[in-house]
Amino acid sequence: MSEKPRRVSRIQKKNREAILAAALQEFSARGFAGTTIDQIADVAGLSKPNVLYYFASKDAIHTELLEALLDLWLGPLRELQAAGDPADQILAYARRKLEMSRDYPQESRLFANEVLQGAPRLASILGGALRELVDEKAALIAVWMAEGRIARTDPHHLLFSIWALTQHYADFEVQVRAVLGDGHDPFAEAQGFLDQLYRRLLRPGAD
Amino acid sequence: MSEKPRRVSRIQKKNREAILAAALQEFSARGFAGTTIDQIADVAGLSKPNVLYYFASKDAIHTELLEALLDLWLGPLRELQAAGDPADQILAYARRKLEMSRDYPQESRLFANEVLQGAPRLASILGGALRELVDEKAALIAVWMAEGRIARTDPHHLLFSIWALTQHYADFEVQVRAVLGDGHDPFAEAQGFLDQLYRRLLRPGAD
DNA sequence: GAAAATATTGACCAGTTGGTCAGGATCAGG
DNA sequence: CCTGATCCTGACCAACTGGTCAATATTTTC
Repeated sequence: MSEKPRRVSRIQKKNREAILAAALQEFSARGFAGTTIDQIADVAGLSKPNVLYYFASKDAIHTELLEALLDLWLGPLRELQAAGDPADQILAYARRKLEMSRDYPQESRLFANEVLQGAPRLASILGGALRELVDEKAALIAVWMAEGRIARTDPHHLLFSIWALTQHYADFEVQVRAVLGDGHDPFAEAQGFLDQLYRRLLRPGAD
Repeated sequence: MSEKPRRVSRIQKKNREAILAAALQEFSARGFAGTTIDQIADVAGLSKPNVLYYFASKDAIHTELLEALLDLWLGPLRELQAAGDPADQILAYARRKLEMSRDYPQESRLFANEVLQGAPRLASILGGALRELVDEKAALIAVWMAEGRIARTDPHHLLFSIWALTQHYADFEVQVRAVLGDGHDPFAEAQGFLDQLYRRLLRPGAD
C-alpha cells in the first residue's frame, strides 16, 4: 500500500520510538484530545515540527500506537490451548492478563480510553478478528465444561470477567491504591484473589 | 459558602438541567478535553454564551456533574447491611451495581474517564470518604467470613471485583456487544453470570 | 402595563493548536 | 572533503476554543 523507506537510519529508529513512547504516555494519561503535539514533542525531547517530520499527523501517531497495541493485547488469549488442565489453562490466562496490566498499564489505559469513547478506530477489529478469536476460545471452554472437567458457566462472560478484573487494576489503579492505602501491593493481592475466585468458580461439581 | 440565587425560575431549572444532561452525554462520550462548549450548547439547544450564562465555565459544568455523580455512585454500597443473609447481601449489591451500569452508562463512563486520567478532581474523595466507606463494608464482610457464613477471601478485592465486573458492561459496552454479536442481552446474561460467580466464590465451605 | 429582573444573542477577543514551509544544520557515502 | 540525502528549526498561518460584553428580548412582578 504505502511506500516505506528502504532503510531506516539509526536516528530515524531512535526518534520514532521516542515519539511513540512519549505519545503512549501522554495519550494514555490525558486522552487523544487532551494531548497536544507539543507535549509529545517535549516528552520525546524533540521540537514539534520535528515530530511532524516523522509522523504525518497527530492522528497517525495514535493509529500506529493502536495497531502495535492490538498484537500485544490479543497475545495472551491466543495462548489458551486445549492441552493441559482446563482450570490451569484459564488461571494461567488470567495471570498473564494481570501481568500485562501490571507491566503495561499505559497500553491498558490507551485501550480503555479508546473503547470507552466508542472505539471508532477499533470497531472493525472488535467485531472481526477479536470476535472470531473469542468465539474459538469460548468453544474450547464449552467443550471442557461439557466434558465435566470444569464447572459450567457462560464461556463468553467468563472471558469478559477476566478482562474486566485484570484490566481494572491498571485502568483504575489510582482508585485501587487510594482505597487500599499504602503498604499494599495491589497486583500481588489481586493475583491471589483471582486464583481463588476462578478456582472456586470452575471447580468441577460447583455447578 | 457560595451565594445561590434565592429563587430558581422555571427557565433556569430547565436550562441548567438541559445543559447538564448534554454535558454528561458529551463528556462521557468524548472526554472533557474532547468536548467543546459549542457541542454542549448544540445538544442542549442553546447558544454558547447562553450556556456560559448558566455556568461560569466548562470546568464548572464538569465539576457539578462529578459532584452529582458521586452521590449516585456510592449509593448502592451504603445499602450493604449487616442484616439478612450475607451472600444475598453481596449478590444484591452486585445486582444493584449492574443495574446502575445498565441504567446509567454515561455516568459510569464519565467516572471511568475521570479515574483513568488519574482522577485529579476525585483524589481526595477516593482516599477519603470512599476509602472509609469501603473499609467499613470490608470489615462487615470480614465478620461474615470469620463467622463462617460465607467463604473466606479478601474483602477489599471482593468489592473491587464487583466494581470491575459490573462497570465493565457499561464502560466497554461497545466491545462486549461487538464480541457477542446481535441477539444478545449483555446485561441480562451478565446478571446470571455474576450470580453464579459470587455464589460459588462465597459458598460456605468453598475455602 | 410599566419597571425591574431575568434570559439571550451577535460580535468579538486572546490564546492555543495542528500543521506548513523554506532554509539551514548534520550526517553518510564516495 | 565534497555532495546528496537526511534531519531539524524558527517563523508562520488558519482554524478553533473558552470566555467576555454590550445590547436586546423576554418574563416576572407589582
